[in-house]
Amino acid sequence: MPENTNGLSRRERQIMDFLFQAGSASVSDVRTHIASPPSYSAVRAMLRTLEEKGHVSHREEGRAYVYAPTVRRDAARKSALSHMLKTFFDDSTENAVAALLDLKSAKMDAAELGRLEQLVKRAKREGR
Amino acid sequence: MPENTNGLSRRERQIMDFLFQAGSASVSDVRTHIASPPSYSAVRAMLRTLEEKGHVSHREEGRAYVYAPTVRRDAARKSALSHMLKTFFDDSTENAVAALLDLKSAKMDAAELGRLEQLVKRAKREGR
DNA sequence: TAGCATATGCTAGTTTTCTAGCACTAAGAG
DNA sequence: CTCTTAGTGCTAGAAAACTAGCATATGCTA
Repeated sequence: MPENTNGLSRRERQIMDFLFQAGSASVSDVRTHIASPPSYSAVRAMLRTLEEKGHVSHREEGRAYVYAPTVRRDAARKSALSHMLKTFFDDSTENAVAALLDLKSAKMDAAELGRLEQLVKRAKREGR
Repeated sequence: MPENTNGLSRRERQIMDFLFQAGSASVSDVRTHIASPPSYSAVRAMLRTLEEKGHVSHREEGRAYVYAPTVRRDAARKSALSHMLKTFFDDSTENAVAALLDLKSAKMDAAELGRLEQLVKRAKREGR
């Protein structure tokens, strides 16, 4: 049972998600962007523990700290994707892509769909 | 800032994920399938609070309780997908599909990729 | 210079999550 | 019938998560 579980609390997860989304952020960035934000102090404390656990690192920028995830985004992506695949799509890429298209198709233009088609074709060629 | 946040604790999230994966499960099912499982009692307690919060419901099956998510899987999928899209893929379906293909392409056969291609083509037709 | 705004470090406290354990019940085996 | 093996309900306590607030430093503005 490898399974990472990630070990993050609700709020920590929330903050990490925002950091992945934003790339990096200061305490107040975090605070102004997450839902029902806790106090400034609380956010600071959580970033501190996240740093202790090794999930983020900070650099000083001016007088403020700017935090960023230590894990590269594409690595985090992969593990998040494969977890999601397993949880909601019976590990089937096909199902996942179908849901993805369903979710967004209205907002996708022909050009994007065309690129998607190329993507699949390329995978086919390479998979040979 | 609507943002659902889901409000689940780490363990609750873990259990819910398994329930979505499995469809429904008894206490011991849950316990034998999740990583570093807590005690039987602990799992029961958490299922109970999940039920209080309205995330699962149970039915009796023989003498045991079998729990299932109250939200339909495809609804949960949608919200999980769109969250993931936003968090890791700049809200770009294209990026997500690319990562998905990258993650699994080695394990996908030509038939599956063919179906995927059809899927995209259909979206293109319909999106007109 | 004084005052304000915005940082951090630290600490103490509350609340929620997580856990174990006891009491009890029902079913099956011997 | 008695013992063992799952189950449940409930409760109390430990651990982790979450929060507020004070002390302090720095830059800006009047």
